[in-house]
Amino acid sequence: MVKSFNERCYDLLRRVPRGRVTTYGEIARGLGCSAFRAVGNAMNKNPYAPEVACHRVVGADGKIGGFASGCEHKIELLKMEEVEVVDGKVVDFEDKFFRFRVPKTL
DNA sequence: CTAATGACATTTG
DNA sequence: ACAAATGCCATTA
Repeated sequence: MVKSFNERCYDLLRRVPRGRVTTYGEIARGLGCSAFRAVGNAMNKNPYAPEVACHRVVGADGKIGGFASGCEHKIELLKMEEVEVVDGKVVDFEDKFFRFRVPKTL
């Protein structure tokens, strides 16, 4: 059996170093698709937690979005990773935004 | 297989 | 800028 979509999401999430954040769309894009919805679904289930750092995943606008254990807790975890969060949004989000190896036209 | 859902993203009013 | 509506893809019931 090939790795399911969720496993691939977690695999990319594992590549995200501490102090960095990524978005659902980037993860889906890294998988070669645009299933940002499916990515969020995988995080919510998170059968691989806490091995995966699902708290490092935020919205396209750097917004926290939500968290299975409470968005507040997610912010606390991010602050623990040197990631400042204000008004439910990541500070310098684009600066801390971790991009995967996406074969884009550049 | 069909229907419903979801921690999103994008476009329009 | 914000709210609502629509699109999107995969998973689960």
